[in-house]
Amino acid sequence: MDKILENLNPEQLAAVTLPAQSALILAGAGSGKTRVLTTRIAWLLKTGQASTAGIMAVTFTNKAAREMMLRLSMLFPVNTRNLWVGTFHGLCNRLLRLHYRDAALPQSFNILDVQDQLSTIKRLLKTNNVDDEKYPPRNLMYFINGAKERGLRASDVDGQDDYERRMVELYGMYEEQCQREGVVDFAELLLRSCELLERNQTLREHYQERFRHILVDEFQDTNDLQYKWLKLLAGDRTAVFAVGDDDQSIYAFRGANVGNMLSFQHDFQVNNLIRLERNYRSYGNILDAANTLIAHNTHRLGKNLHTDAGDGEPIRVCESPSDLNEVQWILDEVGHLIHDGIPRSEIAVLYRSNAQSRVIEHGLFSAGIPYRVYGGLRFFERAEIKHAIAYLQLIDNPDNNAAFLRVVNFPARGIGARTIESLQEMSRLHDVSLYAAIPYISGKGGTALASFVRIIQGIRSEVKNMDLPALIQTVLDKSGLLMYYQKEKDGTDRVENLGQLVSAATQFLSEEGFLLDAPALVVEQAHAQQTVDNPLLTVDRVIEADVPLTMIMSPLAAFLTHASLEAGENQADEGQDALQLMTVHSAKGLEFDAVFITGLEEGLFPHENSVKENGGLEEERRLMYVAITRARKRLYLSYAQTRMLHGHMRYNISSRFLSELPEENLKWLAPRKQSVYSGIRKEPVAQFGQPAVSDKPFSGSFGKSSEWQIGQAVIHKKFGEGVIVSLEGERANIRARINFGRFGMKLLDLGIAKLERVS
DNA sequence: GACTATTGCATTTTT
DNA sequence: TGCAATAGTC
Repeated sequence: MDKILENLNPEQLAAVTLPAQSALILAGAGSGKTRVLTTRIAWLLKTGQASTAGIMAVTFTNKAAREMMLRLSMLFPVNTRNLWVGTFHGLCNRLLRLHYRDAALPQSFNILDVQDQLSTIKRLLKTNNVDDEKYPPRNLMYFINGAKERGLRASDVDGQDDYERRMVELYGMYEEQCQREGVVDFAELLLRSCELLERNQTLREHYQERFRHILVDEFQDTNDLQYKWLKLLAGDRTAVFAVGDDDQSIYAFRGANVGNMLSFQHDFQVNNLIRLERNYRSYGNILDAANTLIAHNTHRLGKNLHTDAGDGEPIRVCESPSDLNEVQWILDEVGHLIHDGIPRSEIAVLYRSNAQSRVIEHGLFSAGIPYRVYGGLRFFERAEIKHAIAYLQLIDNPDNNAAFLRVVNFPARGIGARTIESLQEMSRLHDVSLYAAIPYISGKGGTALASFVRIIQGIRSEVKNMDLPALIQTVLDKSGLLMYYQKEKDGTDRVENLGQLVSAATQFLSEEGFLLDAPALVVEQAHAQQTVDNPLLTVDRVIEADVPLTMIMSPLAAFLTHASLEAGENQADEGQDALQLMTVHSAKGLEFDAVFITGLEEGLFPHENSVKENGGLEEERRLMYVAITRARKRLYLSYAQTRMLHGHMRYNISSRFLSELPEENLKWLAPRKQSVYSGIRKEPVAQFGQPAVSDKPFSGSFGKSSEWQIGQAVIHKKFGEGVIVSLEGERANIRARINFGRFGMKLLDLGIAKLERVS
């Protein structure tokens, strides 16, 4: 048998060697999905069933795309040049750069990230005197993105009422503004590509002919627009190899549609559905728990993970009186794990929402345990980097008003709101960009603006023959950005980051295989000959010339694309061996020797907002499933009876997900009775059965005489388990507000309701 | 135009 | 509780 097929299990082998037809691979957590994907590509190439140019592989993250490339090149020597592996957005960008004319875009269109999009919308509302209280920019953004993700232009949306009709109108104005300024947002990359393929038969057929195999990773996370894009690219003849796991679909709130897995089987006439259920990651107890939990969901495609690894340790469950005690317990257990030789970087503490990390961080910090929190500001999202990028964008595309407004007066150069207003007036009047409207401004503002133009023009002429890192360095110097941050007292980090931008460019060039004196000219000529009638001229020339994408753009444009599509590392500095802290969402795709899932409380996990949403509970359960399946050897679950959240004490009952796990795989640990570590809170901590001093209702008149206390766990015949959150009223008619978790908050008269106390 | 006070807001977020 | 964004002041 072929060497690359060695050591595949029968299901993996079957998947890898499927005939050239569309197939759905249901790949469970830890079942070797990436291996199957990469081996499939290697197998197709090695057996001569496809050429590198004939394969496209789509992922959701740049990290996954890189990983795929890396593992592929280890399996099989490939020329990655004309292999289309990338994210949906990255590949769309590629299409649009190649066919910018047919897509009606300027050659150097810039890509808006979420921040840019929001400020673009804010600006739109402002210039059109729209009340941003009535139409919050954020809502409008969701509205626009939602429509785009369903494939709808403003002209396709029917507003149901006046309010919505106005939103549609604003959506239309936003479209026009972006078009004028030569910018596209993330959703636009997809939508524009779809429209390009839909309208242009020659182009569509060309790509359908070219890509005989399209492989899609994390298929359960595709939204409707991405699905449509795949359909357009695939046509009737392309074999789409979709790999996904419906049980790990946790991005419905962002438009992901698990239903695409069903549609896919139908629309692509899938005869081959292969389940990868053998798990190579976790021990039996962990898998049993995961299987049992997810079985509570309905409408699954169905799957059960199994392993040969044995049961392993039981899952440890801890009930703590408070969030502080929970942290203390984690600290204790982490100590044991480290003592057992597990590296800190192999221990993850997961939580449902970011707000929960604070207490954990504080505890780890006090205990002197190094940790790393995922999910902070990413490199390209930092203000100083965005400023530098804006200058670069302006060099690349002076019509980019968003970039212009960001830096026209940063560092401050005496261009105030009045000047900008008159500039906007002129821009409207003469139908040109803000930058192009500068000559129309006279007076003091005009002088200041003219000096800005001199800076930009100066940079432009100076950098003409420079390589990218030198270009960026020049921008940092000449824009005054570097000097600004050098003068600022807390600017050291920012200066350092700006320096890193230059290094990032150097790295980018080497990684992207830039050949600075390569056939850019060929491409330029091809573009010159490209016509609407013959859009393929460029494509063919580019493919034949074996030109990487970076060749059809200037190095600067390519770097800007990179900056927009890849926000950079999403974690604190690497290096030392540190505990990993992150939300369950960001843990997807990762694995650790030991995993703590914290805050397993009704209202937190499952989150109260999700429970109210249609299908929300099932998504929360999948989230829990993802969390559990991250663990290789040890799994720890915990919840706290009281938790400080948003400045208020919350009394929660344990998560229903805990009760959905099989008892035989769990080992309940005795709760720690007293908080050993102090210093976080000045006030005494609410202990079980004891009220927090800060809680007002308790200090009322009935306090001493009452047999009921805040925090008391109770059982109600109908509502089940609950916790007393507050008490009100006098003696005979005391009423209690009780949190019954899934039944919600109930106000019960304690004289009437029959409640049983739970210790 | 920079600094300060106030207000409102708090689920998750691959690009 | 803690922040981020905004309005208001010098």
